[in-house]
Amino acid sequence: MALKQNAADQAADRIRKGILGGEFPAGTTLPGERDLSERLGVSRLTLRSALANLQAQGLIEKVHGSGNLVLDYRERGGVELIAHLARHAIEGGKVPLSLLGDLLEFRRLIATELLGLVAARATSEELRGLRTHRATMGPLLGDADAFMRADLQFARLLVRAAHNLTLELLYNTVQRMVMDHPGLEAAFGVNAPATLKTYDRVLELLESRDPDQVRAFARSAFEPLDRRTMDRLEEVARALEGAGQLKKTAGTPEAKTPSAPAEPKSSRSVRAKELEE
Amino acid sequence: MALKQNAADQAADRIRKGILGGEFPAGTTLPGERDLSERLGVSRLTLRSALANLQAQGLIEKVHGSGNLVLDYRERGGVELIAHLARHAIEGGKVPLSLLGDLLEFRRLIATELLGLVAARATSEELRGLRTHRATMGPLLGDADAFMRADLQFARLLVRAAHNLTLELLYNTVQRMVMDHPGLEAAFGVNAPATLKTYDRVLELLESRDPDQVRAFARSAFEPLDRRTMDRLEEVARALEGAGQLKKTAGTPEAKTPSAPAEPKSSRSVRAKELEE
DNA sequence: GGTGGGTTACTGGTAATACCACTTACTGGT
DNA sequence: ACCAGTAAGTGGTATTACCAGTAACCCACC
Repeated sequence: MALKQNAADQAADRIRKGILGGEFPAGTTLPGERDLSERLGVSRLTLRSALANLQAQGLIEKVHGSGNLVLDYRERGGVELIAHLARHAIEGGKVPLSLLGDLLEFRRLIATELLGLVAARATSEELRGLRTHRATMGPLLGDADAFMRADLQFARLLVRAAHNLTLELLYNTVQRMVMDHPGLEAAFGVNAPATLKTYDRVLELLESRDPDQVRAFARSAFEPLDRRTMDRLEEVARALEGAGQLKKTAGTPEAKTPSAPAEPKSSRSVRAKELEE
Repeated sequence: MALKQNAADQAADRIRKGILGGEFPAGTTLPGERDLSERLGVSRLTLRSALANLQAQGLIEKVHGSGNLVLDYRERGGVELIAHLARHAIEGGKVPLSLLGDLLEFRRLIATELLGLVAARATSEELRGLRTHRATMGPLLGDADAFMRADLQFARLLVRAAHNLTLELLYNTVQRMVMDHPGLEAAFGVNAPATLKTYDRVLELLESRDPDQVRAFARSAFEPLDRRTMDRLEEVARALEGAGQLKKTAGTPEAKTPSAPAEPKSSRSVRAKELEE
């Protein structure tokens, strides 16, 4: 989304909304391109560009001579769709807690395995590079923007040190999702002091070269952080609901049973601190 | 892109090859659309469709009024690129062992975490569904095609049972990569009897509801399987090399030993060599 | 001589139209 | 009842023209 939406992107957004919203059910075909382009007020050319976009995301399948078939996004949609799903929900006045929870969890799982790889095969130069970069992050605590950039760079170094190109490209995909959808920044925003503290411990464990231990720490350290983030988001959702302007999120209907029993509330002071930023 | 390549896809392929092959270095801009379309023998319209494709993959960035900027695919390319990288290498007469190794490893890591989630939160109905489906797979051992479909369905049930939409969509992305690039089937081909045996053990562990134990088994069981696959691929590569028709590809297959804190030569250089034409 | 602003010659973005290629369904024959 | 041929729908591509940004260049002005 961002701010520079050309006509094609806008058209794609509207159609995507129609698909995700049930106006164009999976299994059916979209209206003809000539018809649809007229409805959306764009040329057929622009419409086709939008459709190409949707096809790349696995929402539709173009069938020459037949029509544009609507697919079931749960069975065919690509990862990038998560960001769109979240955004459509937010624009619809909901805070998609379930979606954002899945996304945070996903990031956690990837990070865990990533660190395992790094512990196993990073070169000592790479570990030194991580330490060096970490040292430059302390003074940046005041500058939120600079810190964020440094944080991204740290993540980049980690991904490189895992020596797995697929993971590296997946990281690109995730980062792009966040960048393209400013609304997601909240969920992915970093708690700077806690982040640095965690990084220090991670670096120690990486240098011990024990993948199991690093993974264990990642599992124990990241989950509470994300839970705090979810608490924050939940408050936002409640506030919106309380204001009566907006509906509550439904999310996915399935029951969510986290592995660990949720600790009701974190301390107010910590959360308030996080909110400052 | 399988066999049904329309003009736009072909054009995209050629440009992508040019980018990945160094003809269009990152940081530069592609030739103008009017110029480029003429060179490729397609209309500017088709060319633009191809460029939109490349943009979606993070290979280029369109800048109105300036040009089509070539990006560094390692920093911006999406996951889907892995399949293209592999295909371009294969078409260039190489077996991209390193890339395929990364891809297999990636699948392994995802599967490991996935199973952890399933153990933690699958409903008993879902576990029963998995058992039921497993029971139907035995008789299919003779029919490779039917078995593959059943295997995909088993994976789908597992992904559903993890109750994480992001993971589900990622699974879609990976599956699509494999489907769209028939050359990858070899690497992802299943060893039917061994697969079923592993599934049985996995189901047992899932029913024990112990994520740690399931993950531990996944780590120990999947890696040898993938190593066998890599050995097979290596033989193919050697055979091709021996035939003198094709150029050599990557060297050390044991470079990827997760448990060893070895500090081997960076696999990056190996990859770079493969990518050259 | 240095600087500012505006012109100009690129770039990509969109539109309208016409025609090709493929699919489907209807229709007429057998 | 069946089959073949046809017609009308679909998406795919090409051509042409014009709109909209960008950047460099050049000239007037300070």
